[in-house]
Amino acid sequence: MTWSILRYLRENPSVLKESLAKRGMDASIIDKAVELDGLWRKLKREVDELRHKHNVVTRLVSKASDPGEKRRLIEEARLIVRRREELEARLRRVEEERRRLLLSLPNIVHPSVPVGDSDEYNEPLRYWGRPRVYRGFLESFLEQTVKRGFQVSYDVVDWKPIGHADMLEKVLGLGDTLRASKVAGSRFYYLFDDLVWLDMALIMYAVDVLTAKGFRLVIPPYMVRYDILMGVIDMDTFRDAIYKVEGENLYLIATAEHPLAGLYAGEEIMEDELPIKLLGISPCFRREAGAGNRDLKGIFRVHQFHKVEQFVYSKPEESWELLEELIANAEQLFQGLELPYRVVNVASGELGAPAAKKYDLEVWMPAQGRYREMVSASNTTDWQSYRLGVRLVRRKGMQREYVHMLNSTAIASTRTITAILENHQDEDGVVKIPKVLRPYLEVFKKAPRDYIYPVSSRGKR
RNA sequence: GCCGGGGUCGCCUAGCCUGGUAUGGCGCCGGCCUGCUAAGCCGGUGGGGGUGUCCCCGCGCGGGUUCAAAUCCCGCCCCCGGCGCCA
Repeated sequence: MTWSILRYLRENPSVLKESLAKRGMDASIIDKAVELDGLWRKLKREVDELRHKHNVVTRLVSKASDPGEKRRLIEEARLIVRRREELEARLRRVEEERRRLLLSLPNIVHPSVPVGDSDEYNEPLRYWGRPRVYRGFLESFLEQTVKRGFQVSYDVVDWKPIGHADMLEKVLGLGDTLRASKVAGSRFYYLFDDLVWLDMALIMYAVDVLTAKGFRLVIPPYMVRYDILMGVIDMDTFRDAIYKVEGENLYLIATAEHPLAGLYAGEEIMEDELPIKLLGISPCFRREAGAGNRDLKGIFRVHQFHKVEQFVYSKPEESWELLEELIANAEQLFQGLELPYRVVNVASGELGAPAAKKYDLEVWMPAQGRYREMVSASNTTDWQSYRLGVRLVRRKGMQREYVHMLNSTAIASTRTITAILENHQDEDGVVKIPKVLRPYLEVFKKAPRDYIYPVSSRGKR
């Protein structure tokens, strides 16, 4: 039962070096890790030998009947302890350094991942839907489709679609980020009426479709401890994304992935119980500390939103197949919403440390003239399960291995709303609601059914 | 938040007062036996390191006392019960 990274470290470190190089990281830490691991093993052995010696003497103490002999043995044990403690102190230092280094290593990049240091190297895999392209964005659209070798049929429009931020606040009058910034700061929002119904309907839609496919519905804790978070994410993500609760060892989750990964932390799962497919529904809190001034307007990039998240615990031999399944599920949801999208295989330099491979589903945004991320599906293989101690037990011989963990967005509410506002608006600012959402709107007396109308035609405020 | 009880190798459990190599059962894995199944019998069943025979560590977590800690002391986490507070 070994962690894949530790196994490579001992048997074939060059694999790890190549992987780090693909991520654009310094591969020399692998040499350092190999050296530290070797030193750790040597020290551990020495300490173990001294401990053994001490155990032997100490056991003799209880058996010694002669008081003088007893005193002599106790004295000898004392001397051993003194020597042992020196070595142990050294071992502890090395161990801690080794541990930190091992935990800083990112997952091993899968061979199918395109190599590159920016999203320009993301490899489009397939396109779906018929994007509406404003004439002014035509060139950039062709750049993102035909130039990448895909013939995508599209409609050219001569009027410029209104960006989601203006749709929200000005055209529909159903969002208020100005007052939100007074109350909470930038990147917060108030949503009203029809957009709230839409938010809820989107969540219900994703929940309905995916539970029907066998996912188990979960409301997880919205705050988790440090150890759990460190098991799920890397330090960079921690710094940029995570809110801490003052005075407590608790952090607000940035996605349901965090508490769902922790669900079986430190536990063993019998192989015939796998795969375990969970569907988390939760608010998500993100500091967006590394985002700079990107997407400052509107609700594309915000500090809080609702999300339905697919999460799977899997046998190692099934995880790659399951990754395809997760992204296919997300595609089905976005096809239902009639949002034109593409799926990209994310470049090595853009993968987070936990992921061995990641697909993004990007929806065409008519007012921005580009495809933008709505869904992210990752296979973290045994990276998270090693850190969290989630293992599977093979029936045959009761052998233990690390499970593989996968996660994928189903629907993130605010982002999906931006896609709907931009794609389904007409020239008069009326927003058509996708038909698949209807069952989840009909249950409410005041919810819209087919359209969301501009504030001008509603004639209020 | 306070008082009391508790947390032991997947599950249950003995040991804790009175410090001296962690007890038994269930489940699971392997084997034997066997028309089949069941039962029965034997062995195994936490982690790390080394390696055919071994060693170390492990009793919620972290410290302390001691030659020696599941056992004694301190802090923390969690569970159960009672009280308080509150939706």
